[in-house]
Amino acid sequence: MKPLLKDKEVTIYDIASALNISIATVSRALKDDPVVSEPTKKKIFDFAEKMGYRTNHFARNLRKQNTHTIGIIVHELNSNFITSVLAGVEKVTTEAGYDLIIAHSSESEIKEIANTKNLFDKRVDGLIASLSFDTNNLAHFRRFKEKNVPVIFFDRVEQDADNTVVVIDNYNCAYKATDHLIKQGCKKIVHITANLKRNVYSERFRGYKDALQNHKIPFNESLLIINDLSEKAGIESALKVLKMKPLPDGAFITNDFVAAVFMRTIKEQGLKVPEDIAIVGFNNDAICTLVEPSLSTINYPALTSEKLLRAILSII
Amino acid sequence: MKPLLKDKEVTIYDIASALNISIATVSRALKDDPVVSEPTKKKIFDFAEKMGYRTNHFARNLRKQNTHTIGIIVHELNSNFITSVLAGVEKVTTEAGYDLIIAHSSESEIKEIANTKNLFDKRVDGLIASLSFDTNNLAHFRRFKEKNVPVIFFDRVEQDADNTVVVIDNYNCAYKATDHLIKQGCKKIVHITANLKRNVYSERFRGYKDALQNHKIPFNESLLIINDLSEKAGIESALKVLKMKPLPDGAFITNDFVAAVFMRTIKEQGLKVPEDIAIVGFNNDAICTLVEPSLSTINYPALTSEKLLRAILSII
DNA sequence: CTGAAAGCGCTAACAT
DNA sequence: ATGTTAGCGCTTTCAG
Repeated sequence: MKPLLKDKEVTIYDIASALNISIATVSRALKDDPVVSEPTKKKIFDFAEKMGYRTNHFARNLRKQNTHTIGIIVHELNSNFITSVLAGVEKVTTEAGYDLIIAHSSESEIKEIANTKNLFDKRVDGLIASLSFDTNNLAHFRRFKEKNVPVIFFDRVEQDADNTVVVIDNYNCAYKATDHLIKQGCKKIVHITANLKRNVYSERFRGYKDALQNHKIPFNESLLIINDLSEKAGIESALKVLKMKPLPDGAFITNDFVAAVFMRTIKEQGLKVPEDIAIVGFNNDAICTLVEPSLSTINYPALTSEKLLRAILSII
Repeated sequence: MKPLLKDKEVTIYDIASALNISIATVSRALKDDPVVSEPTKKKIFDFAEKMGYRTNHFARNLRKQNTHTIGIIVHELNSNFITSVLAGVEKVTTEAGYDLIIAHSSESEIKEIANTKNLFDKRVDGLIASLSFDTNNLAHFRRFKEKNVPVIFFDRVEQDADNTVVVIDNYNCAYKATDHLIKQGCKKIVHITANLKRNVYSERFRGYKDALQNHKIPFNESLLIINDLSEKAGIESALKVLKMKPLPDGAFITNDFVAAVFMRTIKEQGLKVPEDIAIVGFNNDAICTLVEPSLSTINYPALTSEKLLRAILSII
């Protein structure tokens, strides 16, 4: 690390002595404390401005014992859903004068634990998190509770504990998606999704099953394909489906990107979409209108963002 | 804001008095200073662990006068390019023990200025930035220079000033892309791009023009279409192209998403790709292999990330 | 309305 | 190898 040789900073002491007043008054004025007289305030503001004064957040936080920082742990950085949530969260926290530290777990519990530890040591005033695929328990979030640091889980959550949780109605969305396929005439619908340990996927699975049941279509275990939502997994799932006989005539896929990969793959093998297999995705990613034919999908991000933002505002 | 009622934190004073040693020794031990004897060190580590001690970064930074924080300002959050850069930067900074504050300008100079101001007040030890579309001058970055805070520009940069700059060879990439189209037999190639004020687009434009010239194809002003890389702009550009007669037979588009929208639009109007119009994009977004036909593109993100990471390591 | 003074938790001389 | 001590810049009683 190089020594940076930064110039000396202006402090409230400099302002105070230059203006022949006490540091206490300067401190109050800078906070716009109504107890300070307008003339003094103006003098102080002007001088601070002129000298390029900036508050030292470290001194302030050390004294005030809070960090004015919110941490957010996301499972990935590469989806429309996550970036729109991030953009919204950043806006809300910034407007409230909070810093945001963004961490991502890359779908790994190990990294998620490291992230929580790091953010804990940074003493965030609040934490927002979406769980990774393979997170098995929430022990690493316990320390926040112990210190009364509020935690909000969103999207990938653990419902059973007494956590603040922001989710959309995954069950209902999935029900509608499946119902839509059935009403198009589909009789044999595959469900391609991810680890059912995670609420979002188990709920969607429930919705899928119930929609089938209500239309008197028996659920068939072999039509449930679980993968990790990668491109490779999308291709493999498609190849698996292609081997089924008779071929399914519908697919409800819980991720738009995978749905697009799936579609490409089956088209390469000569199938027609939606004539041979109709497809519904999930997330409303930009990709949906760019592939051919365009993909039906569930508008997910907007719903989450709005609820999440309200939840954040309530903790800061 | 709610009072959070956090529990009392363990400090080095607590450890010192419990163990009957001085705070100086505790402080040294916690830094793993070799001057402290192994037995004392162990005693201190164990006790700190047991008590749930965590360093107070505010006290430390206040004392050491640096923040161990890097700021990054990106022009948007929604591209493969940006997220892969972000992921890389986060990895490097975290490994070096630095915090990362991510800000985004949403392609607006106003927001970019606000971001620089904010990060400046947060006293980042270094700044990384990619300029917004409509940034006109770099005055708002000057204050960092004045305080000797290193600034690295990447991707969208201003070449003329004496800035540290990380860019790929946009000229060359564009040259090759255009050359590729020409070698496919294209004679009339449109170039769809963004504000030429930004280096990335002006350089690519240069590459496009030079490739034409070297193949003795005269550059035609009307084939240059400048927009803001939005979906709407992609559609409008396509409609504009469709009105040209004779129709162009090639398109070099500096953004994969816009290229995909462009392709969709002209296909909707009955054109064939690449028979009627061949298309080359830029960025290597996932979308390229999902649209039909798949899009030729320039692999951009990887190049930038690698160079950028080296540059970051050199400033922290 | 303003000032004096204590102290937030840590680091780094400077002793010993 | 360990201890003492003086701040870093700010907020906040408590006193005028």
